[in-house]
Amino acid sequence: MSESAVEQSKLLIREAGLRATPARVATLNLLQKSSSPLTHAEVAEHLSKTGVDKATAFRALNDMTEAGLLRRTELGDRVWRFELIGEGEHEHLGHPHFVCVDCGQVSCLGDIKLNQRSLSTSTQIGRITEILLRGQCVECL
Amino acid sequence: MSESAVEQSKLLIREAGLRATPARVATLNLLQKSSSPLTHAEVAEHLSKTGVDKATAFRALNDMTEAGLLRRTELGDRVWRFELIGEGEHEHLGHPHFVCVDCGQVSCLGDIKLNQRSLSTSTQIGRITEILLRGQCVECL
DNA sequence: GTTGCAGATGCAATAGATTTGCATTAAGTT
DNA sequence: AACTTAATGCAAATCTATTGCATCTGCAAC
Repeated sequence: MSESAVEQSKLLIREAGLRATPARVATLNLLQKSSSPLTHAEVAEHLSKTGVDKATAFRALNDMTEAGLLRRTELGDRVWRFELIGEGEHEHLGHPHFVCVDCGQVSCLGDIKLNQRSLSTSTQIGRITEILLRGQCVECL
Repeated sequence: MSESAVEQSKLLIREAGLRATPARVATLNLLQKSSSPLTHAEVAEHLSKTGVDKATAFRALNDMTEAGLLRRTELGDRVWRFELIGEGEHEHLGHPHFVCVDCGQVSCLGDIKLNQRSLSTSTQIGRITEILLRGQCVECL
Protein backbone atom coordinates (compact mmCIF):
# COMPACT_ATOMS: atom_id res chain seq x y z
CA MET A 1 0.00 0.00 0.00
CA SER A 2 1.62 3.18 -1.14
CA GLU A 3 1.98 6.14 1.14
CA SER A 4 -0.04 8.31 -1.19
CA ALA A 5 -2.95 5.87 -1.28
CA VAL A 6 -3.17 6.02 2.49
CA GLU A 7 -3.02 9.80 2.51
CA GLN A 8 -5.63 10.02 -0.19
CA SER A 9 -7.94 7.72 1.74
CA LYS A 10 -7.51 9.84 4.84
CA LEU A 11 -8.51 12.89 2.90
CA LEU A 12 -11.56 11.20 1.47
CA ILE A 13 -12.67 10.07 4.90
CA ARG A 14 -12.19 13.49 6.44
CA GLU A 15 -14.00 15.15 3.58
CA ALA A 16 -16.92 12.87 4.36
CA GLY A 17 -16.95 14.22 7.90
CA LEU A 18 -15.41 11.22 9.64
CA ARG A 19 -12.17 10.74 11.52
CA ALA A 20 -9.47 9.02 9.52
CA THR A 21 -8.85 6.05 11.77
CA PRO A 22 -6.64 3.10 10.80
CA ALA A 23 -9.62 0.77 10.50
CA ARG A 24 -11.38 3.09 8.10
CA VAL A 25 -8.32 3.78 6.02
CA ALA A 26 -7.58 0.08 5.74
CA THR A 27 -11.18 -0.64 4.79
CA LEU A 28 -11.19 2.02 2.12
CA ASN A 29 -7.92 0.84 0.66
CA LEU A 30 -9.08 -2.75 0.63
CA LEU A 31 -12.24 -1.89 -1.25
CA GLN A 32 -10.22 0.25 -3.61
CA LYS A 33 -8.22 -2.77 -4.67
CA SER A 34 -11.20 -5.05 -5.03
CA SER A 35 -12.89 -5.48 -8.36
CA SER A 36 -16.17 -6.64 -6.88
CA PRO A 37 -18.13 -5.80 -3.74
CA LEU A 38 -16.82 -7.33 -0.52
CA THR A 39 -18.89 -8.70 2.31
CA HIS A 40 -18.86 -7.51 5.89
CA ALA A 41 -17.19 -10.77 6.80
CA GLU A 42 -14.49 -10.51 4.16
CA VAL A 43 -13.55 -7.01 5.24
CA ALA A 44 -13.70 -7.94 8.92
CA GLU A 45 -11.43 -10.92 8.38
CA HIS A 46 -8.93 -8.80 6.54
CA LEU A 47 -8.92 -6.17 9.27
CA SER A 48 -8.68 -8.71 12.04
CA LYS A 49 -5.12 -9.46 10.90
CA THR A 50 -4.16 -6.08 12.24
CA GLY A 51 -6.08 -6.55 15.47
CA VAL A 52 -9.25 -4.72 14.50
CA ASP A 53 -12.44 -5.99 16.07
CA LYS A 54 -15.19 -7.17 13.78
CA ALA A 55 -17.68 -4.76 15.30
CA THR A 56 -15.31 -1.96 14.37
CA ALA A 57 -15.07 -3.27 10.84
CA PHE A 58 -18.83 -3.39 10.60
CA ARG A 59 -19.10 0.11 11.97
CA ALA A 60 -16.44 1.40 9.60
CA LEU A 61 -18.40 0.03 6.66
CA ASN A 62 -21.73 1.31 7.85
CA ASP A 63 -20.40 4.72 8.82
CA MET A 64 -18.67 5.21 5.50
CA THR A 65 -21.79 4.06 3.71
CA GLU A 66 -23.87 6.64 5.54
CA ALA A 67 -21.22 9.22 4.79
CA GLY A 68 -21.58 8.51 1.10
CA LEU A 69 -18.20 6.88 0.50
CA LEU A 70 -19.46 3.35 -0.02
CA ARG A 71 -22.44 1.66 -1.52
CA ARG A 72 -24.09 -1.18 0.33
CA THR A 73 -26.09 -3.84 -1.46
CA GLU A 74 -27.77 -7.07 -0.63
CA LEU A 75 -27.38 -9.51 -3.47
CA GLY A 76 -29.75 -12.24 -2.39
CA ASP A 77 -27.60 -14.31 -0.08
CA ARG A 78 -28.52 -12.42 3.05
CA VAL A 79 -25.12 -10.77 3.34
CA TRP A 80 -24.31 -7.11 2.86
CA ARG A 81 -21.70 -6.26 0.29
CA PHE A 82 -19.81 -2.99 0.03
CA GLU A 83 -18.03 -1.25 -2.77
CA LEU A 84 -16.38 2.07 -3.25
CA ILE A 85 -18.43 4.76 -4.88
CA GLY A 86 -16.28 6.04 -7.70
CA GLU A 87 -15.44 9.67 -8.23
CA GLY A 88 -18.36 11.53 -9.72
CA GLU A 89 -20.52 8.46 -9.44
CA HIS A 90 -22.48 9.85 -6.54
CA GLU A 91 -25.29 11.32 -8.53
CA HIS A 92 -25.68 8.41 -10.87
CA LEU A 93 -27.44 5.13 -10.72
CA GLY A 94 -25.04 2.59 -9.33
CA HIS A 95 -24.05 -0.02 -11.86
CA PRO A 96 -26.07 -3.23 -11.98
CA HIS A 97 -24.82 -6.44 -10.43
CA PHE A 98 -25.06 -10.01 -11.48
CA VAL A 99 -24.91 -12.78 -8.89
CA CYS A 100 -24.45 -16.44 -9.65
CA VAL A 101 -26.93 -18.32 -7.50
CA ASP A 102 -24.71 -21.41 -7.58
CA CYS A 103 -21.18 -20.22 -6.88
CA GLY A 104 -22.00 -16.85 -5.35
CA GLN A 105 -19.71 -15.00 -7.72
CA VAL A 106 -20.63 -11.36 -8.08
CA SER A 107 -19.96 -9.33 -11.20
CA CYS A 108 -20.34 -5.65 -11.66
CA LEU A 109 -22.00 -4.90 -14.95
CA GLY A 110 -21.74 -1.95 -17.21
CA ASP A 111 -24.61 0.03 -18.50
CA ILE A 112 -27.78 -1.99 -18.76
CA LYS A 113 -30.86 -0.40 -20.14
CA LEU A 114 -34.35 -1.48 -19.33
CA ASN A 115 -37.12 -1.55 -21.80
CA GLN A 116 -38.88 1.72 -21.05
CA ARG A 117 -42.22 0.57 -22.31
CA SER A 118 -42.46 -2.31 -19.92
CA LEU A 119 -41.47 -0.11 -17.00
CA SER A 120 -44.18 2.42 -17.65
CA THR A 121 -46.84 -0.21 -17.18
CA SER A 122 -46.14 -0.23 -13.49
CA THR A 123 -47.45 2.83 -11.78
CA GLN A 124 -45.74 1.92 -8.55
CA ILE A 125 -42.22 2.66 -9.69
CA GLY A 126 -41.13 6.18 -8.90
CA ARG A 127 -37.39 5.99 -9.33
CA ILE A 128 -35.03 3.07 -9.81
CA THR A 129 -31.79 3.20 -7.90
CA GLU A 130 -30.55 -0.32 -8.22
CA ILE A 131 -30.70 -3.21 -10.63
CA LEU A 132 -29.85 -6.75 -9.66
CA LEU A 133 -29.77 -9.78 -11.87
CA ARG A 134 -29.53 -13.29 -10.56
CA GLY A 135 -28.84 -16.46 -12.41
CA GLN A 136 -26.02 -18.79 -13.25
CA CYS A 137 -22.62 -17.71 -14.45
CA VAL A 138 -21.08 -19.32 -17.49
CA GLU A 139 -19.03 -21.64 -15.36
CA CYS A 140 -21.95 -22.95 -13.35
CA LEU A 141 -24.34 -23.34 -16.26
CA MET B 1 -62.34 -19.01 2.39
CA SER B 2 -64.57 -21.08 0.16
CA GLU B 3 -64.79 -24.78 0.53
CA SER B 4 -63.61 -25.33 -3.01
CA ALA B 5 -60.50 -23.19 -2.53
CA VAL B 6 -59.49 -25.36 0.40
CA GLU B 7 -60.09 -28.54 -1.56
CA GLN B 8 -58.19 -27.20 -4.51
CA SER B 9 -55.25 -26.28 -2.31
CA LYS B 10 -55.25 -29.75 -0.80
CA LEU B 11 -55.09 -31.24 -4.24
CA LEU B 12 -52.23 -28.99 -5.28
CA ILE B 13 -50.28 -29.88 -2.17
CA ARG B 14 -50.83 -33.61 -2.61
CA GLU B 15 -49.90 -33.43 -6.26
CA ALA B 16 -46.63 -31.89 -5.14
CA GLY B 17 -45.97 -34.94 -2.99
CA LEU B 18 -46.74 -33.36 0.37
CA ARG B 19 -49.42 -34.02 2.96
CA ALA B 20 -52.26 -31.56 2.92
CA THR B 21 -52.00 -30.29 6.48
CA PRO B 22 -53.98 -27.33 7.82
CA ALA B 23 -50.87 -25.18 8.07
CA ARG B 24 -49.96 -25.79 4.43
CA VAL B 25 -53.48 -25.30 3.15
CA ALA B 26 -53.80 -22.05 5.08
CA THR B 27 -50.44 -20.88 3.78
CA LEU B 28 -51.34 -21.65 0.20
CA ASN B 29 -54.69 -19.93 0.46
CA LEU B 30 -53.13 -16.88 2.05
CA LEU B 31 -50.58 -16.54 -0.73
CA GLN B 32 -53.31 -17.08 -3.27
CA LYS B 33 -55.15 -14.04 -2.02
CA SER B 34 -52.07 -11.85 -1.85
CA SER B 35 -51.11 -9.67 -4.75
CA SER B 36 -47.46 -9.44 -3.76
CA PRO B 37 -44.96 -11.81 -2.14
CA LEU B 38 -45.36 -12.28 1.62
CA THR B 39 -42.56 -12.63 4.11
CA HIS B 40 -41.92 -15.56 6.40
CA ALA B 41 -42.96 -13.34 9.28
CA GLU B 42 -46.19 -12.21 7.67
CA VAL B 43 -47.27 -15.74 6.92
CA ALA B 44 -46.18 -16.95 10.36
CA GLU B 45 -48.15 -14.21 12.06
CA HIS B 46 -51.24 -15.02 10.07
CA LEU B 47 -50.97 -18.71 10.90
CA SER B 48 -50.26 -18.08 14.56
CA LYS B 49 -53.86 -16.90 14.93
CA THR B 50 -54.91 -20.47 14.47
CA GLY B 51 -52.27 -21.79 16.84
CA VAL B 52 -49.64 -22.74 14.28
CA ASP B 53 -46.04 -22.47 15.44
CA LYS B 54 -43.73 -20.21 13.51
CA ALA B 55 -41.29 -23.03 12.83
CA THR B 56 -44.16 -24.89 11.21
CA ALA B 57 -45.02 -21.88 9.11
CA PHE B 58 -41.41 -21.57 8.03
CA ARG B 59 -41.26 -25.25 7.21
CA ALA B 60 -44.52 -25.11 5.30
CA LEU B 61 -43.12 -22.33 3.15
CA ASN B 62 -39.77 -23.98 2.61
CA ASP B 63 -41.27 -27.40 1.91
CA MET B 64 -43.73 -26.05 -0.61
CA THR B 65 -40.97 -24.06 -2.23
CA GLU B 66 -38.87 -27.18 -2.63
CA ALA B 67 -41.90 -28.98 -3.95
CA GLY B 68 -42.27 -26.37 -6.65
CA LEU B 69 -45.48 -24.75 -5.44
CA LEU B 70 -43.96 -21.47 -4.30
CA ARG B 71 -41.19 -19.18 -5.36
CA ARG B 72 -38.84 -17.78 -2.74
CA THR B 73 -37.00 -14.53 -3.28
CA GLU B 74 -34.81 -12.21 -1.30
CA LEU B 75 -35.52 -8.64 -2.22
CA GLY B 76 -32.70 -6.88 -0.45
CA ASP B 77 -34.02 -6.45 3.05
CA ARG B 78 -32.66 -9.73 4.36
CA VAL B 79 -36.10 -11.32 4.53
CA TRP B 80 -37.39 -14.17 2.41
CA ARG B 81 -40.56 -13.54 0.49
CA PHE B 82 -42.84 -16.18 -0.98
CA GLU B 83 -45.38 -16.15 -3.72
CA LEU B 84 -47.48 -18.70 -5.47
CA ILE B 85 -46.16 -20.03 -8.73
CA GLY B 86 -48.97 -19.61 -11.18
CA GLU B 87 -50.30 -22.40 -13.37
CA GLY B 88 -47.99 -23.07 -16.28
CA GLU B 89 -45.48 -20.60 -14.93
CA HIS B 90 -43.08 -23.30 -13.79
CA GLU B 91 -40.88 -23.30 -16.84
CA HIS B 92 -40.68 -19.57 -17.21
CA LEU B 93 -38.57 -16.88 -15.73
CA GLY B 94 -40.32 -15.57 -12.67
CA HIS B 95 -41.56 -12.06 -13.13
CA PRO B 96 -39.37 -9.17 -11.97
CA HIS B 97 -39.96 -7.41 -8.69
CA PHE B 98 -39.69 -3.84 -7.63
CA VAL B 99 -38.98 -2.94 -4.02
CA CYS B 100 -39.32 0.50 -2.53
CA VAL B 101 -36.26 1.10 -0.40
CA ASP B 102 -38.18 3.56 1.77
CA CYS B 103 -41.50 1.92 2.57
CA GLY B 104 -40.60 -1.65 1.71
CA GLN B 105 -43.55 -2.09 -0.60
CA VAL B 106 -43.04 -4.83 -3.13
CA SER B 107 -44.63 -4.86 -6.55
CA CYS B 108 -44.66 -7.65 -9.05
CA LEU B 109 -43.86 -6.39 -12.50
CA GLY B 110 -44.87 -7.65 -15.85
CA ASP B 111 -42.51 -8.47 -18.63
CA ILE B 112 -39.35 -6.42 -18.52
CA LYS B 113 -36.82 -6.75 -21.26
CA LEU B 114 -33.17 -6.04 -20.88
CA ASN B 115 -31.06 -4.42 -23.50
CA GLN B 116 -29.47 -7.44 -25.13
CA ARG B 117 -26.43 -5.58 -26.34
CA SER B 118 -25.42 -4.46 -22.90
CA LEU B 119 -25.85 -7.94 -21.52
CA SER B 120 -23.61 -9.54 -24.08
CA THR B 121 -20.72 -7.39 -22.93
CA SER B 122 -20.53 -9.34 -19.74
CA THR B 123 -19.05 -12.75 -20.32
CA GLN B 124 -19.85 -13.84 -16.82
CA ILE B 125 -23.58 -14.12 -17.26
CA GLY B 126 -24.72 -17.56 -18.26
CA ARG B 127 -28.41 -17.47 -17.59
CA ILE B 128 -30.59 -14.96 -15.82
CA THR B 129 -33.27 -16.37 -13.57
CA GLU B 130 -34.31 -13.34 -11.63
CA ILE B 131 -34.54 -9.61 -12.04
CA LEU B 132 -34.86 -7.22 -9.14
CA LEU B 133 -35.26 -3.48 -9.25
CA ARG B 134 -34.93 -1.27 -6.23
CA GLY B 135 -35.79 2.36 -5.82
CA GLN B 136 -38.54 4.54 -4.55
CA CYS B 137 -42.21 4.06 -5.25
CA VAL B 138 -44.31 6.96 -6.44
CA GLU B 139 -45.58 7.60 -2.95
CA CYS B 140 -42.15 7.79 -1.35
CA LEU B 141 -40.53 9.87 -4.05
C1' DG C 1 -64.08 -47.25 10.37
C1' DT C 2 -59.62 -48.66 12.49
C1' DT C 3 -54.73 -49.20 12.18
C1' DG C 4 -49.88 -48.15 11.18
C1' DC C 5 -46.23 -45.42 10.12
C1' DA C 6 -43.74 -41.99 7.60
C1' DG C 7 -44.21 -37.40 7.36
C1' DA C 8 -45.52 -33.13 9.99
C1' DT C 9 -45.71 -30.32 14.14
C1' DG C 10 -44.58 -27.92 18.60
C1' DC C 11 -41.29 -26.19 21.54
C1' DA C 12 -36.93 -25.03 22.68
C1' DA C 13 -32.43 -24.59 21.52
C1' DT C 14 -29.15 -23.20 17.90
C1' DA C 15 -27.02 -20.80 14.01
C1' DG C 16 -25.33 -16.93 11.42
C1' DA C 17 -25.17 -12.02 10.36
C1' DT C 18 -25.29 -7.78 12.23
C1' DT C 19 -26.01 -4.41 15.96
C1' DT C 20 -25.63 -2.21 20.42
C1' DG C 21 -24.23 -0.75 25.42
C1' DC C 22 -20.67 0.94 27.80
C1' DA C 23 -16.25 1.84 29.55
C1' DT C 24 -11.88 3.04 27.43
C1' DT C 25 -8.95 5.07 23.87
C1' DA C 26 -7.45 8.23 20.43
C1' DA C 27 -8.22 11.74 16.33
C1' DG C 28 -7.93 16.28 15.46
C1' DT C 29 -8.74 20.90 17.25
C1' DT C 30 -7.15 24.71 20.28
C1' DA D 1 0.28 19.43 25.43
C1' DA D 2 -4.58 19.49 26.70
C1' DC D 3 -9.24 18.68 25.60
C1' DT D 4 -13.56 17.28 23.54
C1' DT D 5 -15.95 14.06 21.23
C1' DA D 6 -15.93 10.46 17.98
C1' DA D 7 -14.26 5.76 17.55
C1' DT D 8 -13.01 1.25 19.40
C1' DG D 9 -13.02 -3.28 21.92
C1' DC D 10 -15.45 -6.62 24.06
C1' DA D 11 -19.44 -8.86 25.30
C1' DA D 12 -24.11 -9.21 25.18
C1' DA D 13 -28.17 -8.63 22.53
C1' DT D 14 -31.14 -8.70 18.07
C1' DC D 15 -33.18 -10.52 14.32
C1' DT D 16 -34.25 -13.86 10.89
C1' DA D 17 -34.19 -18.48 9.99
C1' DT D 18 -33.09 -23.40 11.03
C1' DT D 19 -32.78 -27.73 13.57
C1' DG D 20 -33.22 -31.67 17.23
C1' DC D 21 -36.34 -34.42 19.14
C1' DA D 22 -40.40 -36.20 21.23
C1' DT D 23 -45.17 -36.22 19.98
C1' DC D 24 -48.92 -36.13 16.87
C1' DT D 25 -51.57 -36.91 12.53
C1' DG D 26 -52.56 -37.42 7.42
C1' DC D 27 -53.86 -40.87 4.68
C1' DA D 28 -53.17 -45.29 2.49
C1' DA D 29 -54.03 -49.95 3.47
C1' DC D 30 -56.75 -53.22 5.93
